[in-house]
Amino acid sequence: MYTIGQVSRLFGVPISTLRYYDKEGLFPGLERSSGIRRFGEQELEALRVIECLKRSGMEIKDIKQFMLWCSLGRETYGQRLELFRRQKAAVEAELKKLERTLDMLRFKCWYYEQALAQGGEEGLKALLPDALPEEIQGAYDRAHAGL
Amino acid sequence: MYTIGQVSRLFGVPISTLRYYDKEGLFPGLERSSGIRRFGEQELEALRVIECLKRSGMEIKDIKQFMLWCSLGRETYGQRLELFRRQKAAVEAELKKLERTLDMLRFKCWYYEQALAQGGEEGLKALLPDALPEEIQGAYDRAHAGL
DNA sequence: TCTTGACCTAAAGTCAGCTTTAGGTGTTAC
DNA sequence: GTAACACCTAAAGCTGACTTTAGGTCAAGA
Repeated sequence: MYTIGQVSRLFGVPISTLRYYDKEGLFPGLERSSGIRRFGEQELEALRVIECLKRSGMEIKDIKQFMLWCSLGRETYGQRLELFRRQKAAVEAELKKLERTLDMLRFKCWYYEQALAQGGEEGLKALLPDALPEEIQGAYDRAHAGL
Repeated sequence: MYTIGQVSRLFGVPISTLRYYDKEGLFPGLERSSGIRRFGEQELEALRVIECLKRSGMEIKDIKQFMLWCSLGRETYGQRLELFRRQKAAVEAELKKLERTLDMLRFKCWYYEQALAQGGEEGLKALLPDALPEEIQGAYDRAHAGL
């Protein structure tokens, strides 16, 4: 069993945030002894899931719904599975968008390296949109696809 | 040249957002004819870069700084390159975190598929933390690494 | 002429997710 | 016995990124 301060250090999450999560109902079965919160293995796994679902773009109130399902037992396995499948698809989509973002950043890095080396952008602008060197044309194309 | 409404439809960005960006100084050289904004190729590329930098986690005020550098000419190539390199590193780090998030989601999907199939979690909990089937143990380990 | 639609401004409002503040309890260390 | 910690609560405050509101201009079509 851990105190709020120990969990805070363990996960690198501020104490105020843990109290906020608790107030929002994210630790439905959290025990207390004489007013003090006692975090067990269940709450640690809940916190891992909270961080995961937050990173996947889910809002606190929807995470609360999930935690509620968890405390309702086997009746809710179906809903929980559906939720994780939805978030999995969301993260896969986000990964694709981030890959295109990275393509743009790769292109811009290359562009300013060239601009610095050549002392200007003129020669570079003449290569747009489709006479770029092979190694960077792909990144440019993917970053500019559809607009 | 495009009006604000055309750009809005083209990029799928609300008109109010485009005006907000303009007010925040994200289109430093934006022209107007009798009060009406005229978006040219430069502003379209600026908007692509805005979406890219936003997705990479940058704040509006820092994007404004970048746009300012762009309007200052070749003196600022170095700063611009540095900025893109920094954001590239940030996105690469974010991609790694998202991969771990995805590992957690993969594990949870598998877990609830099993729970549904078996009618309960008991048999499953006995496999934690290191007796899981090969195909899912890796995802579990990566998702739970370091806590 | 009048009304519809696309544009404009300044200022106030909204929302999520915390964080801070102000005040209080209970236990250990000197 | 008093000071330093680690915990507690309720409520107010903050931040960033928009969005909405309220009111106005201008041009084209019926």
